[in-house]
Amino acid sequence: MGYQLELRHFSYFLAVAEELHFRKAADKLFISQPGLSRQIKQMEEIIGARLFIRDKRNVNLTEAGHYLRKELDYIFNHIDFTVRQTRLIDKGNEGEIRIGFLGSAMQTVIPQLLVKTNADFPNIKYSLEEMSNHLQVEAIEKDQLDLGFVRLSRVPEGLKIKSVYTDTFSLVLPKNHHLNVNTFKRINQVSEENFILFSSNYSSLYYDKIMSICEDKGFTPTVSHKSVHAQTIFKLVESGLGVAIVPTSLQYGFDLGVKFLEIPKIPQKAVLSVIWKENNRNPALQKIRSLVGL
Amino acid sequence: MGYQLELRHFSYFLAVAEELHFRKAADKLFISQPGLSRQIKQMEEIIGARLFIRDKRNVNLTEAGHYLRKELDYIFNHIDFTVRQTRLIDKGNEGEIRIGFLGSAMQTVIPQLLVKTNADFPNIKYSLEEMSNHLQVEAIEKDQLDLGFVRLSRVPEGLKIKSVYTDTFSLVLPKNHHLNVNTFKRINQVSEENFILFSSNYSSLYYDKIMSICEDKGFTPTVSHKSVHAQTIFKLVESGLGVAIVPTSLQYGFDLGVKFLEIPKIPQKAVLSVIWKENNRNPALQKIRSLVGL
DNA sequence: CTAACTGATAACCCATAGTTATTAATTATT
DNA sequence: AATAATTAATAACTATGGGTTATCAGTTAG
Repeated sequence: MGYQLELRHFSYFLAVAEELHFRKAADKLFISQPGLSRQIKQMEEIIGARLFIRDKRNVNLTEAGHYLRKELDYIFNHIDFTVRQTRLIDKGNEGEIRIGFLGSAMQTVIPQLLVKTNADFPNIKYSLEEMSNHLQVEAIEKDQLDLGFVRLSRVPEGLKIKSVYTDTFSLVLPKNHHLNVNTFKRINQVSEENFILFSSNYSSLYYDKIMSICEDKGFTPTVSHKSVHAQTIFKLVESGLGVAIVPTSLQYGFDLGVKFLEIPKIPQKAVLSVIWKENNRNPALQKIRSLVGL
Repeated sequence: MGYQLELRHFSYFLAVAEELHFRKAADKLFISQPGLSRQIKQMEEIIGARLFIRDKRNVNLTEAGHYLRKELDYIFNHIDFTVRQTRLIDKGNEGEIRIGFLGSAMQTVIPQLLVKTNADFPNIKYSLEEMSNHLQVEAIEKDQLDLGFVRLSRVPEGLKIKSVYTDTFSLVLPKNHHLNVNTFKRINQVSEENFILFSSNYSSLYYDKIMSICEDKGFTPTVSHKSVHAQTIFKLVESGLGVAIVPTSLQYGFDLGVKFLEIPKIPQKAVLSVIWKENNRNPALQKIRSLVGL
């Protein structure tokens, strides 16, 4: 009474189920026959089901025993695999890297990163989630994320940052707007338009840069709408509700009725950086560090 | 050296993984802290992987530990179920099917399913539990559930989904409300009312659909109350605190002072789907698969 | 009707899970 | 700065129960 099932019971059971012979099974397990008999009996009591029919000379599985045998085969395999996998993860050969990113990173660096690391470590899995700068920093600090792709100039103590991609800014206009590649020379040609921008709490560095681009040219933009989704911004521009300024690489990957005009002769660049925790303990991350240059 | 992993190790590991505190975990297991420490250490040696990071004051799971925990949760559930199932088979029953469902499924498909399968397999037992979409998905992944009745458009890798019932939406009003079957023509007749809806974390697909119904007709509803229970929602409507939009079939099975008015001329439908695990090993489920059309 | 099998019982033994007592180290409190 | 209160790990001891040997009670050959 009050006993617990253990894996020992299961392997003894499988040995008997295989041999259908207590002494032979005991030999195979390198234990004595009475010990085996007692463990099987105990197992039947714990489960509350007869597993073998002993008709005085032969041993056979009951219906319940047949079912149990099939399941235990599966369970043992699953446990074996899990243990091996656990060891592999510990050694850093396999595992998962959790990545957060701003939408614009999806057009450029993330696919490159995945292709590159996948060649050398095909068994490393990735989980990808689009989130704001701020949430990424928080998630990395809480160890919910391994890498973040952000637009920030500084990060809190304990985190590291490294720029990975430098982009220009482009003006986004409705297809039918009068300005085009040839006539667009300076940003203050649109100083009277309404502006649609990414929310400042999605990426304040981006927001500040847009402001400085305009202020350098002597005007303060009227911001009529803000959004956290590039697609939304493009839709609003397409609908004629205003113009937008976004990193140039966002022009790929969307199929919308807007046109991109790179803004000439401005010093501001959209810098995308990767951030991570200094003492990150994810073994999978350690493996790809050198490849990514962290 | 030469030790074997036992289920004991696994349950001790799960307790520590849960508490992240050796003494508290030991208390929960009704054993002493040193005994627990030693078993965990032994377990780490057998597996050949560090499972916890002990930095002198805090205990945390390693990456490998996280993985192992998730798998052991599944393995324990599977063993528990297998043992219960073995006992049932021994007693001459065919087995048990565990079903999770959203409240609204109880009005339509679940009773039908039970009647249908009970005719052919009178010895199959059912356990039924009302739970949210999200919890059902989790429970199926962990092998705590065989079938789930949900309102979802997608399910994670490894699960299957099939729609089983398509319902219209109805407006729920207090009995004394001025609108009736004849005067109610368009949903924006109630655009100024407060809305009482199912919580979005109970069923986000439902929530989004209600929103789109309203937005299609040009208004954003003011949501004054949210609940996970249909009965609560009806009570609040009856009390004059607002109106609700729910799947039409919910009007059966409750006896409350509200009236249902089917919303005319909208494309949105309330789709109820059944979900299950691709490689579910419950033999009772295999028996009824053809009957249910999985 | 022995002889050779089978698995189940009984009584003993000893490996090891679990115990108590203590240590080493860190953090909180005064 | 000193003390108290934490934490997990070590060390040495205890005792549960898994494994042992010896034996029994049936069953089937020869």
